[in-house]
Amino acid sequence: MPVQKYRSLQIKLTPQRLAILSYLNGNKTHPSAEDIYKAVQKQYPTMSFATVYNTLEALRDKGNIRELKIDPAKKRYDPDNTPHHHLICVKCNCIVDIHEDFDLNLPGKLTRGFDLIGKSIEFYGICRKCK
Amino acid sequence: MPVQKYRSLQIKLTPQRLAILSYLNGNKTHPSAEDIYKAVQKQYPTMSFATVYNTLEALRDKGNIRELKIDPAKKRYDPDNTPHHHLICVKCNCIVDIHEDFDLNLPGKLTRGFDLIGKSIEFYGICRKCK
DNA sequence: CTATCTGCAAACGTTTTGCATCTGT
DNA sequence: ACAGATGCAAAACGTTTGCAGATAG
Repeated sequence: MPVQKYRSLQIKLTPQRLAILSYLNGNKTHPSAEDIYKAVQKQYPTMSFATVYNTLEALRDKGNIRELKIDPAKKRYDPDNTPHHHLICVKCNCIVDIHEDFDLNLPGKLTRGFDLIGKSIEFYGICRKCK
Repeated sequence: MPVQKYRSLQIKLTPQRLAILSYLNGNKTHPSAEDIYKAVQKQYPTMSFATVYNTLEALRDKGNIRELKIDPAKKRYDPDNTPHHHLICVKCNCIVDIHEDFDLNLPGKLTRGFDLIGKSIEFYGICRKCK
């Protein structure tokens, strides 16, 4: 287990957290808290949701994962830090990453006094399975 | 009350629904179900959340309002039917409309077999009040 | 007249919290 | 040693549901 890799996160590395990090590492499925809980529970049957949420919150605050607001029923998490967008199926809610830079800028006169931080583009459609 | 205006919705126009429609009409605040409930409750103190949700669902299905997935804590509703995007404050979650057409297209080779339906762009920042 | 809507309360799924115990650093 | 994490259960929160009675069309 590449513990070193996670030292930079500056959070206590417990076995449960390492299991969560390992599950998230390279994961392209945009899992919910429950997905993560179920996966890690196989290895640590006494795991609690509190620990999952606690860890996800810490990782989010450290900028290590992104909290997606795409699914109205539950939060989903994206461990891919590189800038990218999403293509979402309106039927099954599956999410596919779009790694493409769209060179899109909000004209200065439309910023309404906001300090801009970033942008996010979602494309909606029906996936191959659902049609 | 311009009842005629709403006949095209093809839903039963009860007094409660007219109050909701009147609250939504021209509303730029992107209210939550609770915001709507509180507002209409002043006029109809016996109103229930079931009626609010029931009406919002009907309006959404008729294409009259959009359900926003911007706020992870609760659904918010947008009565503006014209195509537009949003600028969101990451601190107070306030939402401002951006009426600008960005001429953005997903290249065919990136559609991953999806039938495309639409797109949505969110800009994030900190609003004037919050800085 | 009757299909649909209302209001209430109970149920639901997700997320948060309090707290005693434990553990990484 | 101690700040901070864990596990458990209970609570909170927004939303949905079942149903009896009311009402728009």
